[in-house]
Amino acid sequence: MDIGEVASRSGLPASTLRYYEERGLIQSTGRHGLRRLFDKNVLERLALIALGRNAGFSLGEIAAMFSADGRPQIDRDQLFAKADELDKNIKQLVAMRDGLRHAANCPAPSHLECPKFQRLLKVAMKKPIKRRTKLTLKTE
Amino acid sequence: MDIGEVASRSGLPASTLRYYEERGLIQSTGRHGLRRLFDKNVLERLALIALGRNAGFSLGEIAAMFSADGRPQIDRDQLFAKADELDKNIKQLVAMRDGLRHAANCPAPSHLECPKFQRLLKVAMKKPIKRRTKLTLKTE
DNA sequence: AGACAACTTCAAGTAAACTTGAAGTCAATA
DNA sequence: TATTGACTTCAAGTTTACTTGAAGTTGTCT
Repeated sequence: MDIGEVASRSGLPASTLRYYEERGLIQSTGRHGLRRLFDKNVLERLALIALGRNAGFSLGEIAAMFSADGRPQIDRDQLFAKADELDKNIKQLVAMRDGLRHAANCPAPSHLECPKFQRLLKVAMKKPIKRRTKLTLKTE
Repeated sequence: MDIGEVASRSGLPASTLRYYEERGLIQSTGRHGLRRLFDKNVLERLALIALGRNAGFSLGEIAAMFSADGRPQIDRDQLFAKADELDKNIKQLVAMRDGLRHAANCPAPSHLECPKFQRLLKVAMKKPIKRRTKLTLKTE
């Protein structure tokens, strides 16, 4: 497969694939002239990367996971740790979601007057701050 | 309160508070000489901002929520929409968490051989890609 | 009064994860 | 064979949310 095919199959732009290769996250199996050739298992690898990203790993962390040999050899403790981290995150998000739903329904004149909302605020402030930014996806 | 007090009470560095003011997220109530003075309700506001951040809103979105009058007048539809969005996110994270736990326990030689893991991969690839980066917190 | 810690502004720097642009190469099609 | 569209590299730009540094000001304590 050439990069275009990987791109269309994975949904990732070619530039991202090149970038991932540069970062050591994927590798091309050779070249046809100048052009990279990819084995089809790169798609599985990309899925794995997507998984990692979704779980909150940085590209660096992900790269470290399967750097040595090539196939993912993630250490179990790290997985457990990440799972626990995710768990906390989930609890937070659930509180947040419920809070938002409540706020949307709450008859209090300002959300600030609502005790439930106030409790939510306390939770929010306690949290370790995580940055989350969104990709702006262009539909041009 | 001067900025130092807001900083220590909120846990946010003064630079962040200035930045938030510049972005219109908070406002100082006046100056004592050069120095900003903050009303203590700024803390509540900061909690609200933290809440928004945790819920995945960008600073711009948050600013828009209470730009008009000053007090948070978030439209209910937006809240519901965000709650739903969060909900999807949560489901995803739950799947991820379970997948990670499973992977950590799975006896399969490579996670890739494990059907559960493979299912997880499929989920991961379907997801809208969100960028999440972490604050590097310095413990100097 | 004088020192000093804490404030001020403003410009520039940082990190992550990509994207974009320019300039060039090339395999396949007409 | 000439064109073309898809690829190539490399450097530089983008976004978000801040942080850092320099240079200057000032309230407060002694």
